[in-house]
Amino acid sequence: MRQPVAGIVSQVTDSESEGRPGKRDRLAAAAARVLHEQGVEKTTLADIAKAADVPVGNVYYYYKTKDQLVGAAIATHERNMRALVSALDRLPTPQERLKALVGAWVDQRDLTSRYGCPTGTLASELDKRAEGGLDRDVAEVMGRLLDWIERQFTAMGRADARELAVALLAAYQGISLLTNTFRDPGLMSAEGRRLERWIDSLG
Amino acid sequence: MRQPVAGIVSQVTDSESEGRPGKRDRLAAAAARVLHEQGVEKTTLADIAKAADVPVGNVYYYYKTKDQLVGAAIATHERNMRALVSALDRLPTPQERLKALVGAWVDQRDLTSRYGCPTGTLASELDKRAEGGLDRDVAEVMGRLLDWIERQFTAMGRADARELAVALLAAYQGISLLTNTFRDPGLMSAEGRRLERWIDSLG
DNA sequence: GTCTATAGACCGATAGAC
DNA sequence: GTCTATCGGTCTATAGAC
Repeated sequence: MRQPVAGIVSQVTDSESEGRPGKRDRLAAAAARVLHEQGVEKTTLADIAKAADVPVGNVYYYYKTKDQLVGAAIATHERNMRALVSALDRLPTPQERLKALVGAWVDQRDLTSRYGCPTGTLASELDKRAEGGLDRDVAEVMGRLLDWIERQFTAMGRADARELAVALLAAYQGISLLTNTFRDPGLMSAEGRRLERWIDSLG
Repeated sequence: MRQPVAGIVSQVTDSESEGRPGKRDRLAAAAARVLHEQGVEKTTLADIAKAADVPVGNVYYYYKTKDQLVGAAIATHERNMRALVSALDRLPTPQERLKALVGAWVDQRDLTSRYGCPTGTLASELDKRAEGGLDRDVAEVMGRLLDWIERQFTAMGRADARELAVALLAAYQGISLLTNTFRDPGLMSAEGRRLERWIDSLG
């Protein structure tokens, strides 16, 4: 894999022993949130600095470029996804794991309705920001989730596991976009129920 | 509906009696293409002017703001969609019409792999460009296609036509995003075949 | 109607004091 | 390590000659 994200992910966090997290972590968290809400191109370094409560000029002490801040945001999303998948892995059957994944998506419907899927909108935007190769990093995060979904379908004895995994992730990304475009969280709820029935029917 | 797009759509085109289209049309066509390829925020007026072979400063004679140029691009996509739907309406059965729609999506897989779905990426980007209300205009274009799909499922006798229409359009938007993220047109082809089987199974 | 030149605003990044 | 002040570049939009 490319190094930037891995490097950031494995980096020691700077949370302080007492009080709120250190500035580096605050900047990464603020970047993840604000970039999702406003989009990469419309977000200025001042926006992120303000959200993190860090002086503008100080940002450059922690992240040399805007792209590095975007990388930190991607790493944050990757950590969130790893945590989710770890929790799901504790469920006994692949059907339950997949339906719990769908449930997690539905639980996020209000945020998705306002700003879209965090990973999906990033992937879409970074594709148009060719330099820096950050789009490859998001693709890898998505690929990891895709592989995990495929493993569940394989455990269900499906020979077409990859195709089904692509279909499930696409269904989520697509309904996220429609939920966002029409600002209707109900679309995500209805599609979630449909996907759960679909998963059961494949058992 | 909001007026900007409708106004532009119903506007008389300025194609000249001989030679290539007038500058206004060239700018609209260039905007649709370049905004799709580079994204709204990364595209400058100079980019569009260059692609349309119109001097930069002259752009403002035809479109007063960048948002109006984006509106012209949306109107272009709407015209394309209307033309596609009109062609599909000539097919005898709703199943054939829906499968032909899927076929049209698959035919565009190389462009989608490079830049994503033209309407979907616009919707995603304009959602983060709150001022101007252009996001509502794209939502309306998408809503129009959604209504047409729903009508096909209704003609097939499905009581859950709306839900199925949302699922089909979401499947397309999602596979477009994955096709773009992984730069693999094959994903679109495989999902297209799956969707055609799905449509047949609902008959 | 067409085009050049530039105003005015904003942003990413840096220099350097403390 | 922290912060201010600012530079250089870019972009939208306008003024005004032709």
